[in-house]
Amino acid sequence: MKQKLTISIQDYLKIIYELTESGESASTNALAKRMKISAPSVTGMIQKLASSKPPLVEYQKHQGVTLTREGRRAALEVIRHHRLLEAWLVQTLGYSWDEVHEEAERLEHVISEDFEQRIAAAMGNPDRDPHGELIPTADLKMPVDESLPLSALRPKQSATIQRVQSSDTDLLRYLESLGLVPGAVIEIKAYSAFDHNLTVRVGRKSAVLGLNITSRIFIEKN
Amino acid sequence: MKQKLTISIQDYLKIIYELTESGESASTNALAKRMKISAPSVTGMIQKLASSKPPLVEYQKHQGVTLTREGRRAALEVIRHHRLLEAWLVQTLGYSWDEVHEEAERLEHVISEDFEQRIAAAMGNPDRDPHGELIPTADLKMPVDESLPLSALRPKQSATIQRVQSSDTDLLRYLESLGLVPGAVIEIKAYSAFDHNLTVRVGRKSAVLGLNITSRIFIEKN
DNA sequence: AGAAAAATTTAGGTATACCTAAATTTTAGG
DNA sequence: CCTAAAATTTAGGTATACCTAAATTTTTCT
Repeated sequence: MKQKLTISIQDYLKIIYELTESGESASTNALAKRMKISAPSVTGMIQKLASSKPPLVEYQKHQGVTLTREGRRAALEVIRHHRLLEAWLVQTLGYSWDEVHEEAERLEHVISEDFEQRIAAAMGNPDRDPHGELIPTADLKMPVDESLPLSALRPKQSATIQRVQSSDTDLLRYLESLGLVPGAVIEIKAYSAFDHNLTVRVGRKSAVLGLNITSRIFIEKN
Repeated sequence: MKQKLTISIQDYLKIIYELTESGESASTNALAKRMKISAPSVTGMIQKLASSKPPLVEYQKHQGVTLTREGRRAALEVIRHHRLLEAWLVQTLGYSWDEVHEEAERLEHVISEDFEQRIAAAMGNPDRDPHGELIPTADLKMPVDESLPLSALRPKQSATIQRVQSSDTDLLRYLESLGLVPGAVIEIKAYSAFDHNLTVRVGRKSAVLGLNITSRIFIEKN
């Protein structure tokens, strides 16, 4: 019979998806670090995921994991829940984009499909969450993302912010205070090759941003 | 240190409160039946609740349990979550009163205090859920309920329905179809001493209701 | 009162999902 | 290329919250 998707399993699948998506490999250590649990715990769980029927991940010892088709579907379901919830907390309860993550993190595992459909419909089936992240469709396809990291831009180039890949409250508040939110139009004023700092203009304000930030903001060139 | 209020513990406390409230004793068997788990599991858990610091229940072997002050506070917190959620699912997502229970049952354990406050405020701090059940206040006091079971009425008496104590989808749908919802004004047309059936008029319709139903509908006399 | 029935508890066991310590495998640097 | 460091896995253990079977206590009924 089918593996029960416990909250813990849902979390693993989601994180594996996110790591893979962002180009990193879903290694035991990467998962352990991201989930704040020990490496042996991760090994145990990925072995379980790999030997479940049907398998949710592809796994070869010492080589990390990739999601199977079933694993990916389950991951996208959780991610859809998470991102719809974030959008909805902002739109209907007045949460700000730095407050939604934690709440969505807990709710994502317990809402019904009916609830998912109701909030999606109530919002007119949005395609992005408050951070600009794409929301998987109801049939669990992830829309193609065309954005580039802000760190790829150089002086004189202009772009529009598409999404901000962070759940760090302080960073999000800082970015919001600068106007660096999805939809904002920016222009690169300077680049420092030594530390990869970018000077970015938004409206009348300018800010110098380190790679730590510029690699988490995704844009499309204008 | 304080006992962590796991989902399981929250469920026990809630059920103990509800059983006690409705006059039944919170015995091992009653809990087991209501929670659909085995009696030995209940014994194990109530022993744990009784010996936690501070104790959440008062317990003497073979005598069932009652909530301590701390246990009652925790129970009321869960019940407040549950009832606010039910109200809110109806008011903002178009759920009907027979659909809300299951969803609220899962959400009640994971919402933050912030979320609780936001939905309460958004609804103008309602004092009743969609079934007419009283919602514990933000400082965790349960308002006093003055209602009587419908089963206590006799022919010629008239009353207003205050609350319907049920989460049974089919029953709730049936009652709604008859107009037997909170706020409805009813009049007793007949009583059968043999089976305790009551004939109840609501608007132009009349229905004959068994004790199973009349003991779960609570009214105030007009 | 005493025996049968019912309720409850004890004893012993399972699955999940963590943990640390130690062993092993892979990777990277001289 | 070979050894030290890093990554990963194995081994063995914990807490939570369930379970069944058997023992015990309480209640009920004649």
